Amino acid sequence: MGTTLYRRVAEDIKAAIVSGSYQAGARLPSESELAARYGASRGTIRQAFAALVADGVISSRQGARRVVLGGPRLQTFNELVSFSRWARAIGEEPAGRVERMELRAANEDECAHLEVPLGSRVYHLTRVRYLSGRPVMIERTAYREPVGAMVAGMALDVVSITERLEDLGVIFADAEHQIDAVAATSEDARLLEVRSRVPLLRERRRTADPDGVMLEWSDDRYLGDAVAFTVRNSASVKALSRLPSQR
Amino acid sequence: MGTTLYRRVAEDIKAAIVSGSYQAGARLPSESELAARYGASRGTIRQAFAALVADGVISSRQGARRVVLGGPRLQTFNELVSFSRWARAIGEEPAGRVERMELRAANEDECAHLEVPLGSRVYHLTRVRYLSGRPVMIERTAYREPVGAMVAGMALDVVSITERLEDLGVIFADAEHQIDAVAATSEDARLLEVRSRVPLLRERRRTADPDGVMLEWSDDRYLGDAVAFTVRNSASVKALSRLPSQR
DNA sequence: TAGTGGTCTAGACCACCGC
DNA sequence: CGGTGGTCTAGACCACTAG
Repeated sequence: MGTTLYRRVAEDIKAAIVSGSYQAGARLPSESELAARYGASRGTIRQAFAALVADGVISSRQGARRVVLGGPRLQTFNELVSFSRWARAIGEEPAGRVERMELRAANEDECAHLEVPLGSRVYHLTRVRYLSGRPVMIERTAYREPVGAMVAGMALDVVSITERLEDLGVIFADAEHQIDAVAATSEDARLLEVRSRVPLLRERRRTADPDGVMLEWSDDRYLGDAVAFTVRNSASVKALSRLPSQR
Repeated sequence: MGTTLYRRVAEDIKAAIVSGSYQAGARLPSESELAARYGASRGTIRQAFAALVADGVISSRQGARRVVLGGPRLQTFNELVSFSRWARAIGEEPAGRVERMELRAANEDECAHLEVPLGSRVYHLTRVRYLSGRPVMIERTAYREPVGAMVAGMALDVVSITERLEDLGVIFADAEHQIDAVAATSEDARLLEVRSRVPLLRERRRTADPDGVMLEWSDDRYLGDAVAFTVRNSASVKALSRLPSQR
């Protein structure tokens, strides 16, 4: 088999949901029925269902058939970490203009978030990102070494730094996003070509590799009327938290 | 056993992480070692690890020991759906003041989100929520029948509607949150006691029962400097999406 | 190359749901 | 009550990591 069996089962079910064969609220086939249909054991079918539950596509309760949840419009992890990949996925043309680029000592905040010693040097980048020619976001990103050195070696006009890093063997595996609302500073307003104090959606993100080593720490500010985030969660998937702001 | 074995294993590991026995980046014991320690089969231990991966506490890759990720600051699903429960969990005193309360025909937006026919009646509630006496959020919630009728029957000064509904047998199982930034309208500003056009963090939330039936649709607006949301995700947990705003 | 996690099987018993 | 999902076992083989 080219891929694994349980992934194939999960993909089949997801495809059937997207195609409309199972509407929201519909009850899915039982484990034993699918096991017979695929010639697989019950455990393999359960693994497929578990993947769909984790993605928020279906819900599951003891004794009752599994049920299709509302509109699944999920993105892959890669689309979430890379602005460029996301833009292309929604049919827009991504672009970036470098505003500032520097190798300097990390400030206290950056050291804490990147989990590096005080005084470490980090590579810092400020870019304005565009969707089909319109400025929608400012990213201010600090890269930890040795990733910073790779970024420094890239041409200034590279559109997707994330994709280039992946080509170089850097693996982004886990991210923590903190989302709140702020008023545009005068610099924000100038870069986004809007008035000062306009509401911006701020996403502060830490991305780690599979060993939990922090790779980047970014402060991204989106125009409030350009972008929204959606989160799915349930009793079994605890991905979201609400925090009192401590600033 | 009072609870299930795999949950106990998962709780033990999580407790060891929280207590500092395993720092961020530390490598956890192998499956076979834990299986021997608990007298359990390998499958049970894997189930425990899978729960921790779903919660974003650890990461897992073939061939290598599992690794502890950065600080786990997760909330239960219930704390996320109920403002009151969340407030108490962070040591603040929750309160609510009802601004408006009405039973009326749902508008187009509400029908779409609650998945009820056009013209259905919904119960609509506007409340200002306080943390230790300070106004921090406005909630504008539409409840679908028959939940609406239960809400209508409650005393006006009930602090936690969600908890009262749970007492009445309503199960909140799955939620979809859409998060963006907006400027305070004049009504928003009056209710939150701030100036007009101040940046607010808006959370629009649909909550469903275990069968996927929508129960409530809410537009919650937080003071930008009072609250933030955090999301954890990874290649295996796809809970977050970024959307172009369509308004 | 030895150890580890990823996948899969073929059973078993129980708790819960819906008819 | 029968069907269903939740839990658990005891094996097996493979792909990958790390020393």
